[in-house]
Amino acid sequence: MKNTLSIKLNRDFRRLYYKGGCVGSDILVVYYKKTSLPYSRLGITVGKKIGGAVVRNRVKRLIRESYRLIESEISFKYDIVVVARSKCAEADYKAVSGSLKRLLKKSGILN
RNA sequence: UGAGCAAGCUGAACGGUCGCGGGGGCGCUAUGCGUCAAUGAGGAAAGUCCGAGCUCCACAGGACAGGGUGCCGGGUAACUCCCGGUGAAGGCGACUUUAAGGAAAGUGCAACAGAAAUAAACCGCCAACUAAGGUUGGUAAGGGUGGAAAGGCGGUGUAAGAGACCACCGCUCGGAAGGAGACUUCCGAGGCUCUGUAAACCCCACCCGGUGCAACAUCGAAAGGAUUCCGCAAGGAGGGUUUGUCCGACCUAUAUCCGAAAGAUGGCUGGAGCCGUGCAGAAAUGUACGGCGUAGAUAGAUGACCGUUUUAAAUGACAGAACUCGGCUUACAGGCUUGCUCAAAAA
RNA sequence: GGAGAAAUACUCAAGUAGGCCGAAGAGGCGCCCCUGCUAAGGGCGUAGGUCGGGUAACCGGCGCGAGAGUUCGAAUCUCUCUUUCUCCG
Repeated sequence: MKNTLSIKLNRDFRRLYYKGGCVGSDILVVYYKKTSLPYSRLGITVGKKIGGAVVRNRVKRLIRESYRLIESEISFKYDIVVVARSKCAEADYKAVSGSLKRLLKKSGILN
């Protein structure tokens, strides 16, 4: 599967918040759960508190790019939701990418 | 040189590697996959404050209610917009601002203060009477209150005063000239009778039907619901649809209609379009010719890394299309151009 | 994306045909009664934010989301902006 599939339904997000594992840093929070589907899925949540449409779009793109580059290293199939915290508005690509990689290692998704 | 005013433009460019959206070409085992070269957020995309297109409701009709606009002329599809002018206010000036009709059509309101607020005598001034205290009358020049005090200022006049009278200014009316008009200028007359507020009700003139692409149409369509009464019929009652209300209009018996959540397709981008040149016009703008093809997503596509150039700075201000246009308003790092004003200095 | 509503003290709020309005009322707060003590209950009462002045009592200015405007005067009328909430498939 070439393209990254995204989580779209509200009930999928709710299930992850309720049942999934959770790790966090000062700019990101990651919820994750193993899935029976034959592929991994990514959901991104950027709340309105973080900024206007321009800032939110930028944060989403940074997270998506970071995930794209490390997606192939994930061995099992997971549902992953990345939530941006308010400090993320000022973060650059390196901070987001490093933070995401550390969190995925911490949760055991990434070796 | 300094300070400032006005108008307008701009809001980095190019290349490489990986990646994304929709469309196109080509290939293949063809509702898919691969590949190729293009293309892919703004001046405000924002706020949703106006005006339209377009959609459905009747082809958008009538009355009332409600709302909007408000000096004049022009522009525009239209406008609460734009351009030019008039008046008023502010600034030494360039220039800026201006919801700018009517207060002798009517109603309301004007707290407190003050003697008195649309109507006048508290103090004062003057006269008469009185032994005096004071009483009666005249008077709006002076005092004080107030946002506003009975046209202003100077003189004549008078017991003291007063448009009572006079000059100038203001106001109203009439006439003449100029102008397309708002209005301006001049002349004459009149009486100072007439406070403010219409972003209070209101009057006058003009305009506005509702609904907003989450509209709407088509496909699909479960549970369930509707299709009433009188009459042979015409029609009537009742019910339903449309608007804030009423009228009016339309629908109302055998197979059609309605129908939650969730979904697919269309609507969805070629349009009052953009660029250049000429012509008309004082300008907004109009018009002729030539050229261009310039996002269309549906949880929502532009990112990461590197290099080069321009630059004071490129790690970049405000900021992300959601049916589409025309405006307005608000936010904004800076940079550039043009015209003009004041001050100082020099000539 | 579109349509609409609201903002007043620490909280909930009344006040909107402009003027004795800076704030009614309630919660809250303080004091008293009741009790051995507390809670509950009852009674009474004040100030309210901020800036300045004053030893203090108190006095003055600005404050009804923010900024302009109309008016002699604005919580109230008009415009612009901010924030919050609701509805529309």
